[in-house]
Amino acid sequence: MYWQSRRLIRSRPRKDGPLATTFREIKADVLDRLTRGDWRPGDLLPTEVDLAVTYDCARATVNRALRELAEEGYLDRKRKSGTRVRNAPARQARFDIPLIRREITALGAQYRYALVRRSEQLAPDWLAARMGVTASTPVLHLICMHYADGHPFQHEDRWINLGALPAARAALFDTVGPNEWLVTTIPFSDVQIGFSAVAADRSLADNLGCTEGDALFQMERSTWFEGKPVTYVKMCFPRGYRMTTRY
Amino acid sequence: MYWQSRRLIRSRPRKDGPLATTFREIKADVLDRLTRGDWRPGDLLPTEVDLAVTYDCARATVNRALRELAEEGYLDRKRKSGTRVRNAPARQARFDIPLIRREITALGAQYRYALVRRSEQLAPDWLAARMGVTASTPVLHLICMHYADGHPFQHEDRWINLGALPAARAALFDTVGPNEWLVTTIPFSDVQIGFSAVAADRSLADNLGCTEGDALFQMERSTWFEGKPVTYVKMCFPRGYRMTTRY
DNA sequence: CAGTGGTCTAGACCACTGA
DNA sequence: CAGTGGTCTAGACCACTGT
Repeated sequence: MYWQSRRLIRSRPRKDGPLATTFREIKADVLDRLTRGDWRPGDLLPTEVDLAVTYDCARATVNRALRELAEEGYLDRKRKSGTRVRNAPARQARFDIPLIRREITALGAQYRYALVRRSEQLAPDWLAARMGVTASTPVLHLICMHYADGHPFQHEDRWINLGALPAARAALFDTVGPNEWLVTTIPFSDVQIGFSAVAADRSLADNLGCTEGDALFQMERSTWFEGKPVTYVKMCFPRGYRMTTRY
Repeated sequence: MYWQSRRLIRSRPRKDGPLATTFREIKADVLDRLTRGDWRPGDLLPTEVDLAVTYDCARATVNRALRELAEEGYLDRKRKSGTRVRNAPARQARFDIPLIRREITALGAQYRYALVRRSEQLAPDWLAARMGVTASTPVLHLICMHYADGHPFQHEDRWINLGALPAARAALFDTVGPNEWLVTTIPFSDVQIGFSAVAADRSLADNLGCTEGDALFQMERSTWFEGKPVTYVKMCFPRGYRMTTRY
């Protein structure tokens, strides 16, 4: 049959040499050459066709390897010009943003949630500006705490746009955190995340059990669904919290 | 010819309906169903073969769409079990980590670098522990400042393992920052990044022009090459600095 | 052991884009 | 306009893993 002959036509069996044949092996080999300095920043790599010959594989296989390396920030690819080694590693780091409950239980600690305050009001100016709504929009303001083995782990200061999500009015948030309620209630299409440092104010210090002015790690998140702002949240962590990743 | 007949065999021309045919269209359509709630968390999606029929395309095309959605954290794929909608979005955020010079010039500001201090010494215990070397390892300790239009933008506290990189001894670092020197000198194979908040000490406050105890955003980075620790750096930013991303 | 995803192949056409 | 990457296809075999 046709396809069988294609197989049999293969010029050289795989095990003959140290040649890479899977896209993972090609990725590893290319990365190796990059780290060993065979190919230096700015250098032009051989074309996909050439590499396919070198590695004795299909062009699609080379393509996948190079495409992923480009996605990971090692290479720059352009039609017609070819594939170059990135000269200024505009590298990217990926951070996993887990559910707080999961993060705590993954540490082997007991998770506890508490609602500190709940109030309905009109969006203050800064929030209206940040969310892109008018100041007369009704919002739900929640202050929550998350504990790990009884120790404060995260202070959550959340605002929910009742104009976009009136159902939140009926939710009590006394036993389930707003985040968990939100992810099971509505999907979201656009998220913006920010990391920064803030000084603890009176309320933060009280809730987190630290002193006023302490440096706290803060994560902010704004969420939209179908163009409408849904929620904005500031999450603060006690001293010593560190968000890490490796690549 | 064979391949032509394959083309001609196609049961239905592409423009006949609203069917998605490229992997991007399939991704968009699946995402749409996810956000619209057609497929809810935990639900099992049709198999690749079924979807290929639905979308009237090759299975490889469906595969790429679903594979990327899984990489992006929307789906969970397992052989034999099939593809499910992730119930707890363990979403990930990607941050670009640019060269400081580039970050500043991209803001349209003037970049200036200054070496504050340079000393050679033996690795202190905490550094030895963090890098995984013995305390008798010689290291180069550098304190540098990066300015944007004359304003402090980043304080860099860097340690270079002279055992792994003796060439650093000869580098002056008086006009070129250690990061730029490093990326052009040696490649790296493994990087660990961490974000946290710290209180400014005397020296940090002096250099950054803030007051002692101020909350500062800090990024740490450890780098290895071929298993050997190369460098560890703490970068601190003035108040108000925020690292953001969206997805 | 059977079903589902994971990957490879040979070949084709398309879409940019630099010269 | 021609070269290079981007993508699709039909088909095959492989590798897990639940039953």
